[in-house]
Amino acid sequence: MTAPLVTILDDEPAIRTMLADALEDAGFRTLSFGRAREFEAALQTHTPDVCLVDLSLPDTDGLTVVHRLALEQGASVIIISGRAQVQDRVTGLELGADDYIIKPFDPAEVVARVRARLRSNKPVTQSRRTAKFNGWTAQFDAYTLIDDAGETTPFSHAEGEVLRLFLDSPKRLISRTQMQESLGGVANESFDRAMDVRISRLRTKLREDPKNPQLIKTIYGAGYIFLGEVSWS
Amino acid sequence: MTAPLVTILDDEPAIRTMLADALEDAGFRTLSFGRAREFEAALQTHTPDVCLVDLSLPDTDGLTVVHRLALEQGASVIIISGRAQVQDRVTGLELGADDYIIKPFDPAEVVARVRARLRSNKPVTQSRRTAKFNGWTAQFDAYTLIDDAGETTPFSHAEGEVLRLFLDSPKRLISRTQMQESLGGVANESFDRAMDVRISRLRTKLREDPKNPQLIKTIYGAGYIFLGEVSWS
DNA sequence: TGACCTTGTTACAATTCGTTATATTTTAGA
DNA sequence: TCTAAAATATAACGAATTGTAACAAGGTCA
Repeated sequence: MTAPLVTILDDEPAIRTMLADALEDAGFRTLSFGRAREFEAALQTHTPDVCLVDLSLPDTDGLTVVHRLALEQGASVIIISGRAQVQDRVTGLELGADDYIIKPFDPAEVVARVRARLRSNKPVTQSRRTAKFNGWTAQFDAYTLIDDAGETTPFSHAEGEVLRLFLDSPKRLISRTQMQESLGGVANESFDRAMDVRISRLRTKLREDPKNPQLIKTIYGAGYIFLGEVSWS
Repeated sequence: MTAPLVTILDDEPAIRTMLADALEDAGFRTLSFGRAREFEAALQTHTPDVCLVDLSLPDTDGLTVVHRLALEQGASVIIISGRAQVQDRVTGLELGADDYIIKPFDPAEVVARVRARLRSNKPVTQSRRTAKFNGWTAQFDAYTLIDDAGETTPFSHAEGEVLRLFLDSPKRLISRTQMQESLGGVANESFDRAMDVRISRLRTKLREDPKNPQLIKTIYGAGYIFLGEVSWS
């Protein structure tokens, strides 16, 4: 059994070596990158168990990297950032990060938090581009739904956001506030209607019976729940 | 209902209510405890998805609680502590905690971190989602009652709250004040009527004979008692 | 430019569930 | 046992929540 692989994405060489040393002392394999571009290229050939990502990068916004990682790779992501505001942490976590460490940090704590991520035995680096559920296949790359007969229906970006939210937490109540935050909506009352409309459109594409939806159920006053046996691939 | 259950273990009432309010606003169910003893007793009947644990407790060392939780329950554990030393954090995490938040904290960040734990989808004991009793099956995921002939009846969120309360404590008197607290009702007089109505509607769905209810019995002046052989799965 | 697509907004329909009103049951006390 | 008051049950109503059709604003692409 090989040691778990931890990637480090940070533009400061000093931090990279500090982290790499600490992690390797703890028995992990590491790969370090200074630019998002290099890092994403490496993902083609490596499947890390945990990814450490600094938010301030020369070539890209770190949050974009985090979002894509969490969305498409399903890898454990730990943000390392100098931005200490609560709001920064909340948005980082909402975007899919599993943890958020503030600079300056102690390498020992980073190691402990990496171990915590590994313990939580999240299904390792499982791609999140295609999901199957109840006779349907959702291809997020192609923005396409395929039914069991092979017939395809395109879905839009907005619909895909909702669908992914549901597929990420099947059989769990998703409150409207949670949905609002995940969809980046402002706490505007009329956004409530927008959410309804997105869901209504998604339901139509999933051919739900409006009187008796089988997949997306409304819980009056509480939120929505997606009932479906989901498997990602 | 199927909202994830978050437990709060902290000796300061102010912190308990602050956390409970924020989490309930976010759509979670919560249970709060001031002492480890009460908390561990509750684990006999509840299976939380995430446990928030303060380390400074009157009756036990919080770390012991954390350790036992992580080992035996497999639930996600988030430590909340005033001890800010790196060494404290490292030992907390090494003992099995999934996250470590330092006081004072912002409730929004706690909510975000709770969500992060849920996303990582530890194969949480997905128990207490279906209960069988006297020929009925209650599926809390799907908000559906199924009779022995396989016929389904949907129940609402409000009805489900009452039903879960009964199924959690069968054959035990449940006082109206107790019910009121569990249902998050204000100590408003008219909420008494609302409770009656919820129960009345639930009785209808369970096809109770109004003159002679078999499952939900009214104890005049005291409360209700649910008679039924309940088994959860 | 113009046809087409996406998505939020508006307006109104449908549903839920607490509230009110009224009926029924239970208990205390004569 | 009988009666009145208190407690509970339920029918009916309405405010709040959610669903969706229709429209409008903006974007894209030939």
